[in-house]
Amino acid sequence: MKDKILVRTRFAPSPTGYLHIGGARTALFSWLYARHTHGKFVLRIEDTDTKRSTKEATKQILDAMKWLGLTWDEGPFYQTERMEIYRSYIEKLLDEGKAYWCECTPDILGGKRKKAIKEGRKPKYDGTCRDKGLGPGPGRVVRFATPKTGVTAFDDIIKGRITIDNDELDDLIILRSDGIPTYNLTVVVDDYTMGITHIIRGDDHVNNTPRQVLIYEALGAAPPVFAHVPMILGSDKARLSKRHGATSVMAYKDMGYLPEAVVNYLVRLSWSHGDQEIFSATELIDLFDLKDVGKSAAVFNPEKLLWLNHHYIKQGDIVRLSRLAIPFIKAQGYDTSDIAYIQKVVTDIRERTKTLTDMADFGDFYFKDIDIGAISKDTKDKFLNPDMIPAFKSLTDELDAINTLDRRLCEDAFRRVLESCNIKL
RNA sequence: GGUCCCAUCGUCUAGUGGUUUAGGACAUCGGCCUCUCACGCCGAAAACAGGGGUUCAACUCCCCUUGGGACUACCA
Repeated sequence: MKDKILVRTRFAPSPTGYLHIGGARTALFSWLYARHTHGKFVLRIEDTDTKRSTKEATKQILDAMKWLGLTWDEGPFYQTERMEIYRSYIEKLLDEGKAYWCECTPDILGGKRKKAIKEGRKPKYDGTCRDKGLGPGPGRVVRFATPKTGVTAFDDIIKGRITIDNDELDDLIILRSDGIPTYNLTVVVDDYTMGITHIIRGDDHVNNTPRQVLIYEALGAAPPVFAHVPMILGSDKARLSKRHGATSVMAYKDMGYLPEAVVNYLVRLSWSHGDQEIFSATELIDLFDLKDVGKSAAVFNPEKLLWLNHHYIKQGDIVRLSRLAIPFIKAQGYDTSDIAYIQKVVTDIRERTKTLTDMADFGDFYFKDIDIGAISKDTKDKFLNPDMIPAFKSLTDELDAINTLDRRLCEDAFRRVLESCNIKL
């Protein structure tokens, strides 16, 4: 047994919207790695963008995490409550000459940027204020003094070694003119002070990792281990977004998906364990390792998610499934007070329903005290057509017309409908 | 445009130089089961982006091309 340091991972969403499928997968990997190594999983809310962050979004993210079963050991910490800490580190950087005040306004910077692009040069900060020795003042920001030469590299567990020339990097702003520090500073200070050992995040962050490594160094801190997980794409290979369908984790809950299905689906995106497709949460904790995470992006495939959901509906515990199905059945306006009956129904139809919503759709055929008025017109026409009654009696091929339903269900429903119409068989 | 990253069936992936006629899963298409649908079972079709190397031997290693993605903010 080799010496083990305690692994500490984190998930650090920015509360500007609901928990996205991609974010959930990153959180899942981070959580799994912490659980696998018996480490700690920290939750941090990156709300320094005060204009776009909302309390509501924070709540939605937390709810989605809970629904998926991604329990955190520490936090949630809020960056807006840690301003003193960031300021002290910025102060330190300033004192040591590793950062400086800059008075360039967004306007002139924007102009220079446009001009640079037009002339085919890279649009980076030109260092106008770097050696001015400015102090604080209205409208001023603090920039990090990036080394002008040399290279910065880090070893990513997933991607391997990544190297970039320092002259590609510019002097990024670490403190905005409104006194609020920016992401690249807060993320480093937080991961450092929170003792994060493994930063597991989306690979859209690889590009600013070198800047962060430089900040770690300027702070005299050893950078943690990085693991950048590939993105999740839509069917057209573009970053997964609304136009590809539902991207909110909770939307899947609302559509009648089971959390274990969503977890099982997401974990198989860029990660695998031989030919195995079905994994329980405990199995995942046991088997998951960052070294088995692939390097390339994965396309989100709703059909496979649906298949997994169906799998868990067919396999699941009836009592739990029934409990989960009740809100959906109730939403369709049916009486759900008879739990035993609900359980019977769930047992009967689970093989042909892929979601909890599908289950509720069978309500017309299953729930007692059938209200003729509530039955869809289509169904009613079929069932109450006098010509259909003899056909029903003999249970012959006419029933094939209602081909998507189990004949047993039809008989059942027929009987109730006919009874309620006082038609004797 | 610049920088960084990626590249096996339609999709998720196995594969880490020879064991491969490239395996599994979803979807698709056949068949069986069956009073229908579904479930289940059996089977079919389906991929190493292209070109150079390295090597006795490349899906596996290197380079180029092509394609895709990310970043390029006083957003994270």
